[in-house]
Amino acid sequence: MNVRASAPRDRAAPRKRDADATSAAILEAGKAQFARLGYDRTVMRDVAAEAGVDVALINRYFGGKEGLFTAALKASFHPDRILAWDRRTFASEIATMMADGAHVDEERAHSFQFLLRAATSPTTAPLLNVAIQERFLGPIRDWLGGEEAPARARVLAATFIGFLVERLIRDKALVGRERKVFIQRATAMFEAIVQEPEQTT
Amino acid sequence: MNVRASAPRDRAAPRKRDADATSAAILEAGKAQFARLGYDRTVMRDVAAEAGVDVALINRYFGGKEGLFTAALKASFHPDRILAWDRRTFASEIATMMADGAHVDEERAHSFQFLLRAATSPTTAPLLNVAIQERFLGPIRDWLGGEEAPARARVLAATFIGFLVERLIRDKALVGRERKVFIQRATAMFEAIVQEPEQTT
DNA sequence: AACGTAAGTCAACGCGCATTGACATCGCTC
DNA sequence: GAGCGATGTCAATGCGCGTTGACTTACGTT
Repeated sequence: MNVRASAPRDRAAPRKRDADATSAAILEAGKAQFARLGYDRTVMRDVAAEAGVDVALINRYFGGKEGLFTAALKASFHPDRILAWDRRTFASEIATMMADGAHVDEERAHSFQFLLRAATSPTTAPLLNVAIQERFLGPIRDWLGGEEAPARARVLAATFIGFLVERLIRDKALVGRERKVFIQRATAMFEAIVQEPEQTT
Repeated sequence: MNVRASAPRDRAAPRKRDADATSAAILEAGKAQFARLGYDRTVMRDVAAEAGVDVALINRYFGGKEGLFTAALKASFHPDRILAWDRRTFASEIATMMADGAHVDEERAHSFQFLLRAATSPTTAPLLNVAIQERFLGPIRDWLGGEEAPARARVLAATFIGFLVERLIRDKALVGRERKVFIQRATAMFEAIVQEPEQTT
């Protein structure tokens, strides 16, 4: 009966004893699930399953669902890349991204979806406010620069969020003419805000 | 011990037998709760309590939680006034409205909060999608008119929603220069979408 | 005044799910 | 290689909440 010896196939791979790797996996799964489903509809068992981990572990490492959520919230917040955007291509890039949805910059879209979902939960909403102020509005402000930056950042952020929501609600992909016009118009809108203030020569 | 007999006080006022009034009360409470808490966190028992009604009633009249939700969704959706907007003043009017926020009517903000919450829940998102299609995107499309209307309506709706969210999140009122720039930029954005297609002579 | 039906009330039932605590096992240290 | 703490597993437990069905009571009809 030593079949096991000849075929040491890990049955379900009893999981290596590596606390860091485990908690990282949990966090990753949590981020994904929360972003996809939101807080309430995310179920711990599924997170555990996706991470290939026992449910109890997620509890041990993060101290419950809320703990995991806050951890995930902190972890999936890196809007620093905003600063890397190129002013000249920004408008059309963002417009295209909004038109086609997922397949542009998966991670970025992902994390924003997450944030948006966070806004719906009364407990997490305050967290979100602070987060948005410091890590979203702030960077955009810096990126825009100049005296008018604060107001422009607000407008940009608002529009951005709006498109994200629209994409969230949209049922089928945009194609053909509708897609083209969508991108064209959206580009025009974003350009209107990226535009430098003193345009008059 | 027959104190009860001497004090026939209506314990909890056994509710008048008026189906219409009752279901109306339920609907009202539902709208409020859904707007405040979102779909998942809203609990039927609380809705019933707020309406001063037994839980079973809400089930009888609306056929369950989802039923109440869709009813509430329909009820708190009246963007009909959009059609009354004047094309030429639309952009700046809407921009100003978004800037000053607070003094826009309470009910609208309320119902919008409701919609936003709906957008973030996978089960309710489809419902919202239908509602938005019929009652929001549709009217805007008609209002815009022309071949490009569908795509433009999407862009407009998205931006609109974004500003509403921003206003929801915004902590303090916009004043002075920031307000001015905000309005100015927002106006430019809205103009970019209201703009007729064939601009070339 | 008797009666039937719609309106309202009450008390479960059952499911889904987060959480917990007892138990097994790995891997490091001496 | 013996022992101990950290890591991982398993099987409850308990609660929140949507839903249901049987029962009661008011109101309009005849």
